[in-house]
Amino acid sequence: MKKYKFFNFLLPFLGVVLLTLLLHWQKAPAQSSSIHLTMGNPSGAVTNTSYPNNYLLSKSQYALSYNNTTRIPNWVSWQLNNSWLGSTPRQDDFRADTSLPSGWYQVQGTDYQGSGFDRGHMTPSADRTNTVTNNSATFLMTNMIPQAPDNNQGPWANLENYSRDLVVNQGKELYIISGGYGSGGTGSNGTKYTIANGKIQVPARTWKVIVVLDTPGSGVSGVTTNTRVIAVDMPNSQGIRSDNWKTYRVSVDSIESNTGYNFLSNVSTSIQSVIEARIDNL
DNA sequence: CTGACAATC
DNA sequence: GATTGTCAG
Repeated sequence: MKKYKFFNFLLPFLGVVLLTLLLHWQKAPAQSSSIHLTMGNPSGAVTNTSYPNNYLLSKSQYALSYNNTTRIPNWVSWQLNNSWLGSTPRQDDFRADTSLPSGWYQVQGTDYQGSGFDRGHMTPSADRTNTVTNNSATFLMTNMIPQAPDNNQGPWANLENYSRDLVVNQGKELYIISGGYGSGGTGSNGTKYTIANGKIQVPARTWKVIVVLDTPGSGVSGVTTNTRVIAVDMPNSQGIRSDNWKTYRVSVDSIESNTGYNFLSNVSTSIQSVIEARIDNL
C-alpha cells in the first residue's frame, strides 16, 4: 500500500515530464533544424508533397527547395567552414536523387547530355571534401541547374574559389544560398528554355548570396550591420567566361525583388535592412 | 609550370 | 580514363 501511495504522489510530476517531452517532439519537425538554414528558409519550403514546387529537401550536407515543375532547385543553402574541407577527391558520381517523393520524375545524371549546358553544382563539389559521402552528395541532380559553360566555369567558378579562400585563408564561416530565376539561357548549343525533351527548365540568370561571418559558430547573432554580404546576379549565357565575378555584384534586395524570396529572415529586420541594401565593394 | 577545380566525351 | 580550359601561386 505504501508503494502505491508513493506512485500517486509522483504521477503528476511524471505527467508534466511526459507532456513536456511530447511538446518538444511535436515542435522539432516544424522548426528548421538544419544548420544550413541558419540564416533562414527563403521561400518557407516545407517537406510536404502538397507543395511540389517548394518542397524542402534537407540533407546533412545542404538544404534546398525543390521545384517539381522546373525540375531544378528554387534555391540551395549551405554552410561553409573549415570542417567541411579536406582532401577527398571529386567523386563525379552524377546521379538521380532517389529521395524525392514517389511518383515525381527524377532527373537523371545523363539528362543534360548534349544540351549545351553544364550540370552546374549549387553546393560545389569542392565545398564538401571532408568525406567521400559528403562529396558524393553534391553530385545528386537535385543540387544541379543547367548552367551555361561560360557562366559555370567562368565568373561563377571564380566566386566559388574566392569563397573557399575566405574560409581557408581568412578563417571566415559562410552561409551561402544560390539558384536561378527567369526563363531561357544560352548554352554552347544556343538559347534554350527547356532541356531533356521539355522536362527540365533553363533559368535566364544565376544568383548567389553569401553571408561572411568573422566568427565561425556565432550564427545569426554573429550578423551585425557591419557583416559583409556578397550577392551576385549573372546571365546564364555564353560569352561571360573571362568576366570578373565582381562586376556582377548586386544588393540582396534586388535578388529578393527578382526572385520573390526573403533572404536572411532569421536576422533582425533592422540589421537586414542595412546589409541587404548594400552592394559589396571589397 | 604545376596543381586544383570546373567540366565533356 | 583522357582531354580541355581557367586560375592562383
